[in-house]
Amino acid sequence: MTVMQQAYNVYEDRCPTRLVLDRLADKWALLILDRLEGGPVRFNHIRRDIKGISQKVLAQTLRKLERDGLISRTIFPTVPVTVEYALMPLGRTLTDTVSALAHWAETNMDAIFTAQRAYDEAHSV
Amino acid sequence: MTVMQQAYNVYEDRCPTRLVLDRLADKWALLILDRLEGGPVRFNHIRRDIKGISQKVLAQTLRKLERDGLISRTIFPTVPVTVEYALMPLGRTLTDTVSALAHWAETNMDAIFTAQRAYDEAHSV
DNA sequence: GCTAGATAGTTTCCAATAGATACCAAGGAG
DNA sequence: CTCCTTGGTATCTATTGGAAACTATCTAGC
Repeated sequence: MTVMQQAYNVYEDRCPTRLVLDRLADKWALLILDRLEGGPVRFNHIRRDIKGISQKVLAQTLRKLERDGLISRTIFPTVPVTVEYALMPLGRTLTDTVSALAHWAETNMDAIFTAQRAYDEAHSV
Repeated sequence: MTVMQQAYNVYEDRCPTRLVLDRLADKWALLILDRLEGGPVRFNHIRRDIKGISQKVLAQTLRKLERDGLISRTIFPTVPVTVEYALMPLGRTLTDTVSALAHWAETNMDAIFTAQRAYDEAHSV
């Protein structure tokens, strides 16, 4: 089923679906959602697991996902303070699709790299 | 099936799957792939359909998708010249997942906007 | 002939974003 | 007293994104 057959047209500017898709189409958000699938995780734990993400971007992305109601943020008054992030029911309905995208990437990366080499060779000469 | 159970770990920096996921996690790329599902489309046709995309970003994104082997670019020596973009078989294997993401966005956007209002109210006071 | 319009881009400039790094407060361990 | 942890924020710079103008080629209209 394509999007055009729906009540909303995702190709339209100002389409609310676009606002949601813009948010979802973010590599860090997808990786974080996938990482949370196994259960609640702390801030620095995510930071250490997802190599290459900066503290600033991790904090920003977690805030956005929390605002969207996809994940929850729970503070435990330990010393030092512990903050746990977990998937909300709404976020859980998304993880199948996110995993499917990650799985597609892994399955097809060799074909993509082959295509890239062919393209570069054809366009360098 | 989570990514962690695969041979590659998508959370690792330098993981080839991450390179592919980074490319896919782009709102314009996803919209273009979805738009091409119905058959070949010309440059300016895509530009007019996908409201808000600039010529520069459309050209860049199409080039990347072509380099990845997801879409084809065919030039017809008409006057003025016609350039048609179409899904390659590799790109076609991806459209189900892309459509699923767009469909999820549309189904759940009301829940997300409700969550956003609740978050903003709780954090503005 | 001159101008307008279509094709598919490239170029230029500025604003917004991403990344790296440093810093903060509150303690516990040594 | 100093270093380590927690979960961030502040600052600065590099990269990217978006808006607009410019390119080239040919057709149609006046």
